[in-house]
Amino acid sequence: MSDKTKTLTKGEEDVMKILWMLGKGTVNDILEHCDEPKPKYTTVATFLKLLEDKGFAGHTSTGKSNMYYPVVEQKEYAGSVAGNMLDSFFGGSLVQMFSFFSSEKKLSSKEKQELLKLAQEIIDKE
Amino acid sequence: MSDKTKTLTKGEEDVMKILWMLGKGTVNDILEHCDEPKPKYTTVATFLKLLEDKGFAGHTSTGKSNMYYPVVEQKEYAGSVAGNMLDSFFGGSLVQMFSFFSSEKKLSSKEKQELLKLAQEIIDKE
DNA sequence: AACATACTACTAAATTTTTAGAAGAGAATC
DNA sequence: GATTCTCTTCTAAAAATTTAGTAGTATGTT
Repeated sequence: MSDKTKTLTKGEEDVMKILWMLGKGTVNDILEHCDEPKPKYTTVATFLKLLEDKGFAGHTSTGKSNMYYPVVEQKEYAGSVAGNMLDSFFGGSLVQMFSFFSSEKKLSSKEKQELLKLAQEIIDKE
Repeated sequence: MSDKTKTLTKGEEDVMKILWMLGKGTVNDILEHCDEPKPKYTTVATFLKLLEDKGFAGHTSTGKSNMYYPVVEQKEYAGSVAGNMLDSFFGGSLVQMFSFFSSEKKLSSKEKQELLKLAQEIIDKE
């Protein structure tokens, strides 16, 4: 049942992130949002092809150009990536990971409040 | 000041994880802990060389064989990897990430308690 | 010391990933 | 409707990563 979400290479992931951000887009739409130095049009097109092959994206060819869209949700992929990291580096323990981050990053007092509220909610939703 | 920790490739990371786990070890020590199908001795040796080049590992050549050890701490690397993920997928918001994980993973009531305690500590440490 | 064994360093082949050119198809312009 | 422009698809070159062979050196053994 657990989704064996395929992993993406760095390049594929970069393009996919833009697609997630835009919700949908043509090759040119995605190209616009690429960091400098911008890749060539065909490079982006290739990555979209690879993403389709891997089942991460799809497209409709409405009129002139292809409109690409995400098939795998960003949340699903994030969950997979984050889950791997959780297992690899924090022995699968959320509390351990939270603890690590809390000491690493400085939290604003607003964030602290939100965090406490969140913790309460988790407890209450028993 | 922010540590520009170089990133590791998948293969390098696999070897590095074993080195972190062992604390130190020879090529053979690491080889023993590799997953099946085990790579060749020289493959592991190459990765250790690459890790040294990147500044992640070092070695002393005491007597017969080289003894390798981590130079970069696992926590440091984990922080870097996790920080990237945090920015990429959760807009840099810890609360958002915590929230995501809490709903994804089922937490035992013990974990929930620990989490609440952690949140309290974070708040208190003002 | 001569021989066998184990390890390292160097080199390069195999594979994967990234990049992009070229050919052709469809739309827009003149 | 011919020409030009844009886009897609196919193909392959370039670069990065992974894998491992070979040669040489050090260690241990008899």
